[in-house]
Amino acid sequence: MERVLSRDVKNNIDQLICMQGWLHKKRLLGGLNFITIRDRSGLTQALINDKEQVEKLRGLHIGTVMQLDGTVVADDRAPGGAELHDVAITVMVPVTDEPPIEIDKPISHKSENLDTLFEYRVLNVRNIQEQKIFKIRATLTQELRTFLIEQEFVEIDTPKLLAEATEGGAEVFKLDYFGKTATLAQSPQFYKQIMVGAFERVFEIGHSYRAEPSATTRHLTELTMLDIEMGFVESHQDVMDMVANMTKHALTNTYDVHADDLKSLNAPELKLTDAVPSFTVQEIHELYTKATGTDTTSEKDLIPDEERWIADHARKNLGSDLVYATDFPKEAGKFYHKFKEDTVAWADLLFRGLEIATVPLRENNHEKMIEQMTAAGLDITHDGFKYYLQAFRYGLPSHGGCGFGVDRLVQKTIGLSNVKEATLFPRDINRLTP
RNA sequence: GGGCUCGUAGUGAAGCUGGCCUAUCACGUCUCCCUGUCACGGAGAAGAUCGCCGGUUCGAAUCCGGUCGGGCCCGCCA
Repeated sequence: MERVLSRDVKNNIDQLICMQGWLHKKRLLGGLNFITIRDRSGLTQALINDKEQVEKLRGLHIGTVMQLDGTVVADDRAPGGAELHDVAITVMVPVTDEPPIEIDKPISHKSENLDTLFEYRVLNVRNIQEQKIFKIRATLTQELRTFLIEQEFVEIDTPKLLAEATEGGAEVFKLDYFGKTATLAQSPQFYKQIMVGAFERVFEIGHSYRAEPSATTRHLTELTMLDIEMGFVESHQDVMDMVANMTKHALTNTYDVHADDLKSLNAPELKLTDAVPSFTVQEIHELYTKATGTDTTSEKDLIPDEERWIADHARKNLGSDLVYATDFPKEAGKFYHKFKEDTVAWADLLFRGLEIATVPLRENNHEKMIEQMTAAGLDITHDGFKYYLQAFRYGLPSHGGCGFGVDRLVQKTIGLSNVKEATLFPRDINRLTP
C-alpha cells in the first residue's frame, strides 16, 4: 500500500491507508488511547482501542519510527478533523531511551539556555515550532535567489580555501594545507569582482569564516553570506536600489508564504515602503545625539545603539523596517572601495536595528586600484593580489554589490534575539559541535 | 581583547544576608486508574555527591579564592 502523508489524510475519509513517521505524542487514557505520528508534512492523530496494539507502545519513546495502517475517520474532535481508527502498529525503529528534552512542547529560546538548545539540536529540530524557523529560512534564501536570477544574475561558487589573508579587516582562520598555510575565506570579495568581468552580474550564497573573538548575539565564526556584485552601475544608488528591492521581494513573499508560521513565532508585522529611507551617518549621529543626549557626532561608525535607534525611528515615523545608513567616513573604507570627497561610497542596510548588509561601490580603475593598494601598504605582486588585479588590468566596468548576512536576515525576520537561533548548527568561539 | 553576570535531578526554575536543606516546585520518566485526549486528569515512586578544586567555620548550595563552562554588553563586523 502506498504511503499517505499527514496533509493528505483528510482526503482519504473512510479509506484504509498506510502512514509512516515518528511517534510524536502518546496519550494513553486507558481504554481510549491517542498517539500522534509526525511526518514531513505534519502531524496525524490515531485512536487506538485494541489492547494488543496499545501494548506494542509499552517502553517506546517519542521518536520511534513506525508504520500505522488504519482507516481514516472524519471527526471534529480530532485535530485537523480526521484521524486513524482500527490501527495496526508496525514498529520500524524502536526508541527505548528517554529523550533528554521534550520534543513535543515549546523549546526554550531564553538566552541563558541557548547552550542547552544547541546541545540537543539534533532532537529539537524535530519540534514543529522549531522547524518553522528553518522552513522560513529556506524560503527567504529561495526568494533572494529567485529575485536575483530574474535580474539576470548568475549564481557562482568560489573557493573557501585561500592561499593567504589578503583582504584585511576581519581575523582569518589559518590551517595546514599540505605543509603550506591556507586560510578560510572571510568573503568571496575578490572572486565576485573578478566574475563581474565575465557575467556583469553574479551572486553567491555561501559560507564565510571570521576568526574574530566576538561573543555577541549577532556574530558567528561560520556565517552564511549572500554576496552580489553587479557591473555597469551608474551610481551608488543603482546598487542600493537593487539590494533594497531584493530584500523587499524576499521579505514580502516570505511573509506571504509563511503568514501563519510567522504569526505563531510572534514575528513582528512587516513594514515596508516603496523607497527605503536613507540617512547619512552624520545625519544619524546628529539625530541620535539630539534625541538621546548622548553625543556621538565624533564617532566614525555607527554604534550599535544608534543602529537600533534609527531603525526604531524609521519603523515608527516612516513605516519602514529597512533603513540605509550612507556616506561612511573615509577611514572606514578599504582599498577596493570607491571614495568620494571625504566619505566612502558605502551604505549599510539595517533591518530592524541590525546591520544585515554592506553595500559599497568598488574602485574599478586599474591604476587607481594599484594606487589605493600601495597606499594601504599592500604588496601588489603578492599571489593574493596578482590574479585579482588581472581582472582590473583587462577591463572591469564600474561595479558595486553587497555582502548580505543571511543568518541575520532570518534572525530579524522572525524576531529572534540571537543570530545563533536562526542557524541549525551554529559555530562560535566556544562551539564546534554538533 | 575589555566589562558585567550566571552554573542546583533529564529539562526549566526556587533556595543563596551560613544551621529549621535529610535541598523545594513544575515538566519529563516509571507503576497503577481513567472511552475524546489534544500543555488530559487522578494516585503513588524513582531521580541531585547543589560545575570542579581549595579555604573560612563547630557547621557551606549559601561566604572567600582559584578553575572550567555558559550568558549579556562593548570593541569589530554580515
